[in-house]
Amino acid sequence: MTTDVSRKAHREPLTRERIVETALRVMDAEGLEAVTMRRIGRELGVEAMSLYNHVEDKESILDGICELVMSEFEFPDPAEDWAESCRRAARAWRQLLKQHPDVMRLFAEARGPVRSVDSMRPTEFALRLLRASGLSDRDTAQAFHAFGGYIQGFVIMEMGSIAGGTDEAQLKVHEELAAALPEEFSTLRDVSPYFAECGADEQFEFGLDLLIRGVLERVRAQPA
Amino acid sequence: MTTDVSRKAHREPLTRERIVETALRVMDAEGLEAVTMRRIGRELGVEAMSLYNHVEDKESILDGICELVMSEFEFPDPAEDWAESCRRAARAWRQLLKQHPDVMRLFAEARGPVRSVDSMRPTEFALRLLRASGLSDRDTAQAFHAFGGYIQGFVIMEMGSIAGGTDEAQLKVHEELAAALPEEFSTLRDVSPYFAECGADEQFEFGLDLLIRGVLERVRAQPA
DNA sequence: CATCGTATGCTTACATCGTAAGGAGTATAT
DNA sequence: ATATACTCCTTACGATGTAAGCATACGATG
Repeated sequence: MTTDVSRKAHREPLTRERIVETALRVMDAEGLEAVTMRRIGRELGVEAMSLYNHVEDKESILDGICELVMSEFEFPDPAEDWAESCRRAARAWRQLLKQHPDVMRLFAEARGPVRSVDSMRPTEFALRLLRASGLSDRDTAQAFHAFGGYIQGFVIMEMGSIAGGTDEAQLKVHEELAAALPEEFSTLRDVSPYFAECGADEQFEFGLDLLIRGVLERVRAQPA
Repeated sequence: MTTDVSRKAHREPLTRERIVETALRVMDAEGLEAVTMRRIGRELGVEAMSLYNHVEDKESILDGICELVMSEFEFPDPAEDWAESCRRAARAWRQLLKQHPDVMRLFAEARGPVRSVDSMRPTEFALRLLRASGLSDRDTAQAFHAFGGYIQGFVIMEMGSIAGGTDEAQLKVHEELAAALPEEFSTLRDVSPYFAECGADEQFEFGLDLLIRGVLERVRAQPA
């Protein structure tokens, strides 16, 4: 009987957690379309249908991926001044989204907000940080959406743009595009080079600074 | 022979344009998952495979949807002051995204940037507007990403959140959620009511104002 | 220890998807 | 009139999510 046991024992027992982790790993490595019940099963040495003993359906796995990613958020160390703390937090969030390039596609699908405790900790952290600026509770709620929206949207644009290739390659593409443009698009032609020239990091900081400055000014104008 | 002709003639000839329009209509009415080659065909009184005479593949149809939506952008009338013009443009863009609730999911998929002339007109418009604030060309490029990211990200959050139901229903959900929260989440508990209380419109304006104020301050600090 | 319910995994099967291959009919060019 | 090209249809294939049912192994109870 020991052999019977060992035949089973030499593989870890399946759990929802292991399934979700595996799915995330596959997604990061080969993209969302590679995340398939059969594929996840194969990765775990199991048939696709076996997953259903631990998971309601595929969507539940995708929900799990969202929770897992959220829970991976690394809380940045606080800085001396508020603006810098805020920047660090925003960078950490963008960093996380970029580490799992397809996760924004999951967020974009209508699935309800993530509810697990682990995945709410980053939210709590962000709210606490925003409120520490001196905003009222009400403005804190609104600022949360402003920063959250900005960061997520920025990452989407970042992924969606030319995305691949070196900076030089990008610049070339932009030059060609600008050259082929009708007169009608003179502004686009003027500005286009900077799309490539300004790295994504710099662009991110720019918008972030706009938001931060906006918050600081608002706090000055009407303290909580 | 007239009869033979008429048998065919009584339905519009298939074109890429009609296919894309139909696909968008289906998507708006029943969501992205309803957009199927067979379904689009049925809607046009045609078999699925017939579509391939006018369209490379399904992805090309989805690209077409993105272009079509972009080209639907309604340019707002200019206002007396720059901030208000900017607000109108941002509202128009958000409005458009909300009119086609699943289009952000398409944008979020890695597909390259939309290149058709019609769909670049809104970009040109936005750049022209931003530059009119007094920003340098370089800062204009960056501000474009800031505003674009914010608007798109905001709409995603807006869709993803509780989304359905009246304001009262939302408020109730938030109350229940807050009540069930561990101590650890005191800030979330404090702020949560305002997530529901502040309507999405008000929240959008808040973040928008942050960005606009940021831009104005930057222009004042370093004119182009 | 025997047994029996419960959990876990496997096999098979089905509807639906995107689309490859090729046939039939019509319109246009020669 | 004949050939060519285009449009649309039929059929078929592999992949997907998952329903249904069977086999096995484990843990609790007698």
